[in-house]
Amino acid sequence: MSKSLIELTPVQTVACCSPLVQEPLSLQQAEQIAPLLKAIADPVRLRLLSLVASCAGHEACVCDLNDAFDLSQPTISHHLKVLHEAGLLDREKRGVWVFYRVRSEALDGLSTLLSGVMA
Amino acid sequence: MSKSLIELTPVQTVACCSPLVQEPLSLQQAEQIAPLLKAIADPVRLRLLSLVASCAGHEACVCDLNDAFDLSQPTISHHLKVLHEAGLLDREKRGVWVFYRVRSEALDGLSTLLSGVMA
DNA sequence: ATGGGACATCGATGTCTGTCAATATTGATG
DNA sequence: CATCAATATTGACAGACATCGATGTCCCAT
Repeated sequence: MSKSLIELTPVQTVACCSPLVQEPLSLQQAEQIAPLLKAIADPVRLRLLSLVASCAGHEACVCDLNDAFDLSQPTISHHLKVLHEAGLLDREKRGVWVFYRVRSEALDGLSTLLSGVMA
Repeated sequence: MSKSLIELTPVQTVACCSPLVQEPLSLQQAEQIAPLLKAIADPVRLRLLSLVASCAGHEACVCDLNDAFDLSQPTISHHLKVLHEAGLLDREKRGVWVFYRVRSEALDGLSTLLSGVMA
């Protein structure tokens, strides 16, 4: 953590953070990273993310995702939007369909942040 | 993930999960793990956790934690309780003071869960 | 152009959550 | 025992959030 936090997205912030066990987070860092964690701190979004992540190319079409849940289409759309706006999923329209792809950097950043002493 | 989910705590569940990119989470897994993520998905709790984690022995006294925030004592107490009940912090009373210690297994489990393809 | 299918947005609603002031509890000390 | 200091609990309240039905938008096929 040397660069200024100004203008950094949450994903960029988390990408340059040391693991929690090494150095306490600043107020600004914490406020940037928390939304990212909040995005995955929901059972539906966790499953959405893991579903997309385990598809070929780490991407999936919304229609397939809808079918995997017992929730209304607007609700799934809402959760996908949350994941997208957090920077965890990329969004791409192909004809009538919309595909979401996992942004691995974001996931890796969070993973490193939480990695412990054993690492 | 071979053992039954019955009787497993969230921390135990997360400890035996493959990374998100390898296998989609089941409904039950997601519902067990989400509370753990929810616990750290708050700027105050993130800072609390990182503060405790970066102390000697990965433990800290509540009195020191209170001083580090511009929040009321009950609020800090509340957040520590959330982290404790999620299984992320151990609690130990020593005389008048209470110490919280990081449960590294929990953090490591989450880290593995989020670890990506690059890992 | 028109109709239909895929997805997003909107508005409403019930629930959850972060915060505080007040109060309770617990343990050390005089 | 009385008191004080450290921490937890309670109750209240405002703001955030998950969900849904209804509706809007975009794109393709006929």
